[in-house]
Amino acid sequence: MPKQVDHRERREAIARALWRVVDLRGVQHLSLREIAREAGISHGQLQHYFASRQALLTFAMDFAAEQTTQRISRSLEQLGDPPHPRDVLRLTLTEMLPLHADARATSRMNAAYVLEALHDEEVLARTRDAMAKGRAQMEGLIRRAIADGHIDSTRDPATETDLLLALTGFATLIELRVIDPQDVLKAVDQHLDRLFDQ
Amino acid sequence: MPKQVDHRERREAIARALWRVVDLRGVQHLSLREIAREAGISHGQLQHYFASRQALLTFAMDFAAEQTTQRISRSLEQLGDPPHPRDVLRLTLTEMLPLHADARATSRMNAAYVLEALHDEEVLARTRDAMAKGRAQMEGLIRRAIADGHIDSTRDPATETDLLLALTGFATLIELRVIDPQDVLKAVDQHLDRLFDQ
DNA sequence: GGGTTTATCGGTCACCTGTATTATGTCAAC
DNA sequence: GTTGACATAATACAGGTGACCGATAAACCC
Repeated sequence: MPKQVDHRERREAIARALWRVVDLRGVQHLSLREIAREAGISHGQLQHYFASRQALLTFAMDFAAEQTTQRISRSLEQLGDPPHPRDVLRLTLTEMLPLHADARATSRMNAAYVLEALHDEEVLARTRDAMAKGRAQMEGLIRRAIADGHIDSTRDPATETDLLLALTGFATLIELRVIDPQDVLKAVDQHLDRLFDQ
Repeated sequence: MPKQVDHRERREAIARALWRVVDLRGVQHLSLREIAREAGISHGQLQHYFASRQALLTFAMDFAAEQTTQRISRSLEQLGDPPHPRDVLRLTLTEMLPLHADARATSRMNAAYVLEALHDEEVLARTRDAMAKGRAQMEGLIRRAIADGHIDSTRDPATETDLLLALTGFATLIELRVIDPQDVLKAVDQHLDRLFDQ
């Protein structure tokens, strides 16, 4: 064989190319040939690393989620120890919104994947599980904040979690430039202000 | 000529077929042939009524918006006169969420159109304008509610409008069955309860 | 060094896409 | 009864799609 190649690294590079295509050209133009062109490799080579289109999509999605988690984790380390739950929630929420290039690409990937999930049972199960897990974590965080007296004990943890997750609806509004980023942050902060006893 | 045909009616029937395809089979399978099959007409006949794919998409989208508006208007009439602003907001919000068949179809149409808008300047402008107009209406409603003493006067109308619109983020969570409809309604009511002086 | 494995490339396959063209009805008006 | 606008259908076209295959070369193993 030619010089051994780091498979994982190569697959990640291809996934990044996929993100760029989604980001720059749109999901509707997401084809293997277009991705290969963007990655600077041949169509055949791409197929060597991914057996099927679906395999590539799944990998790119998992990789995106992984990267987002890492981004959040890194930012969390810069917070106090232990970090204030309000800051954790704010960070998590803002990292899920398309407020900077990386987040925008993964946000768009996500939207595309959700549309795919609506008519593919397997993709649906995967996405659903991932989201449910994220939701459970957030609810746990809120329950702890209540126990620690950061949040009024009359609040219902489940409902508060749902309301926070619903704020990801800002993504569409930002993308369409209906609301600009600073107003979004203002609204998010407002919501968090009311959640935590000021 | 052959029996004169109601062009508008025919176009609406085709648009409805398009919704069904989006709803049942997914945006990725949205082709002229598939729509024609769903509408029970020939491919050629479809082309007789819509000069291009883009023309059909735009019409279907406008028609969907129109139908949603009508649905909201009809429900509004069943409210008191004048209706309480809280009820108006609740109705508007819940009609935008995929909580019943009609709303689900238009919601999915919308998601697809937004993805299209991200890389098509003209579609972006259309969508943006429509959303901005809707947002302005909602903000006007909130300002009036403040003036009428229904909402605390210390609230910022713009921020409150943004927070309400963000709740459309529930759409994705409902579709992926991460949160079930009754919990969504609970959360929406909770949010409205806090907006209006209890 | 021969056999095996890996990497890369290019081409082919069958299929689907939106658009364009043409043919054939259908029916009202002149 | 001929004309002409409209309705419907069938087909062709040029391009793009993902899956698949074979060739070639390079590096590893025994």
